[in-house]
Amino acid sequence: MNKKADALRITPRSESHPDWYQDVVREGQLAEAAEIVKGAMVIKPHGYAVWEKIQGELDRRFKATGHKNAYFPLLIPESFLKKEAEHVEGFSPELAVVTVAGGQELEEKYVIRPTSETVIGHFFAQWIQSWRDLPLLINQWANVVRWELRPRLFLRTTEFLWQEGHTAHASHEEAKEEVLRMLDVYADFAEDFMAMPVIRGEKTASEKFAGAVTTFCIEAMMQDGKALQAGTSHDLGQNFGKAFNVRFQNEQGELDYVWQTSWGVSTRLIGGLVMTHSDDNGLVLPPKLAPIHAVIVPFFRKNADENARVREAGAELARALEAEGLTVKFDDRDGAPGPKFFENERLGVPLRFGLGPRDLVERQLEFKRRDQSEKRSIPLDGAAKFAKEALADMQQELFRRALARREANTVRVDDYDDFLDLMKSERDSESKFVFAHWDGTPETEAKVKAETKATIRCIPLPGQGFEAEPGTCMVTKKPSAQRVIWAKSY
RNA sequence: CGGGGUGUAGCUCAGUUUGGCUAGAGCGCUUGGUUCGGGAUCAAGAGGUCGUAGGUUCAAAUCCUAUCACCCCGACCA
Repeated sequence: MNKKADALRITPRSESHPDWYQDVVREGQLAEAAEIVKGAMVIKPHGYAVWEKIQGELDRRFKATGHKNAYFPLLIPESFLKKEAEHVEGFSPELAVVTVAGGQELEEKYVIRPTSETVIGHFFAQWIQSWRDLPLLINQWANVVRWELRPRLFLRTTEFLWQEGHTAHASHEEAKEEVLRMLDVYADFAEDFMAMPVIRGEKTASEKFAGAVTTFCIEAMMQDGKALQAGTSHDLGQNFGKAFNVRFQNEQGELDYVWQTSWGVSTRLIGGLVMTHSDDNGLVLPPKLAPIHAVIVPFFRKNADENARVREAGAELARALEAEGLTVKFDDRDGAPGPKFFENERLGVPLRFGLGPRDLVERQLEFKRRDQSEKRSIPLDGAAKFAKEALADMQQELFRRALARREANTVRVDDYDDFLDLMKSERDSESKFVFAHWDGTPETEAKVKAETKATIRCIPLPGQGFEAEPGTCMVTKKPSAQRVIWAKSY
């Protein structure tokens, strides 16, 4: 390894997971810390392209389930936040507040939205009169600000991008269906597009959204075994309906408060993507979210005619790949192929083709998949079809590996001493999900958190291989209806 | 908010203890040549009000005072 390679080194994951993460994000050209504001980040073009892929697919799914996009104000009167007691209590510590505008001290301060339940409640109250106005199904793509004491790129930044769905329904039953429907949309998206297996579950009281009746979530395991909350869906009951007087007349002519939901995923997903698939060579992107599917690297020599033929063959291959629906980069910049290989690997480009004079003679080309270590030769004819199949295979393979890793790192524990030993003995790079019984009290949860830093990530929903079985709490030995997922988390 | 640290070239940093010539290195960048099948090489070159403000001094990146910002570790969180 020469000086250049040394300077561009990515810290091996086994050495330091946090350093590895930072290096992969930087070298993958996803984002960088905007050091002008604490905790702010610049999402760079390649990172934003991934976000656009995420947005595009989710937006399609939201619309397919009947939602419409809208946009609400960034600034919210402070009094709005205070209308829902639990909500304001939960968010107060992380609010950024505008006190001066137009050169004058404001009569009433504005908070920069940390989320939009309150401002949307205000408008829903104006838009909804009758049961015929329901359900009202709205989504907003927006930025929000939550002042963070300890930021990390994508995972926790002061300002982040997200979508927030907000719906109003005539019955609690219908609202609950919506909450689980959107949770399933998230789970399916995470597994099918991000190739990131998730566990759908319910949050405990201490982890639920401030102002919600119930919070559901999808939780994923990162490569260091820690949990990442990748999306949430809330049953808001009538809490905000009452706070903002969102009432409707039902079919019997009686006035009632609407039943609301809200649900969101954010740019945090990109952090999850990185920590699920990437390796010591940099970013690995699942094909369905890769802005570039394939890169073609030409091998040039001295002979100008020969180079012209290589260039032509490369362009032709690019056209063939594009005809199969792939996004292709023909990397014919000056310079040796080696640095191009490394750069494209770090960008997470799933497929790479190498093409030189030798290949043209033999009607073949060099092929390498980002998730495999060996390169191989394949016939030039039919390369585009081959590529398309390779992408589909890689998408599945990434999911399969991530799922296998999660299963290998999920353990059942019945005895609290065993739990303590496990949490103490694990190194930072090899944490685990622990499936264990809990007596259902916040006190027990708090005790475990204080002693081990592990929390209940969720109470898993049925149908995911974590079926309910009664038992006794690992800490207090009191009765427990089912096991829950314990883990350290981001 | 508590503890620790850092601000010098685009990046990573040396120089500060003990003040002293024109402020340095590696990488990156620009131009030209030879190269090109896994991080090439040679030559020439561009790039700095040393975080900011004030003070001490013949002289300040270096000493003093104030101030700002960011990073790391903890408590809070999508």
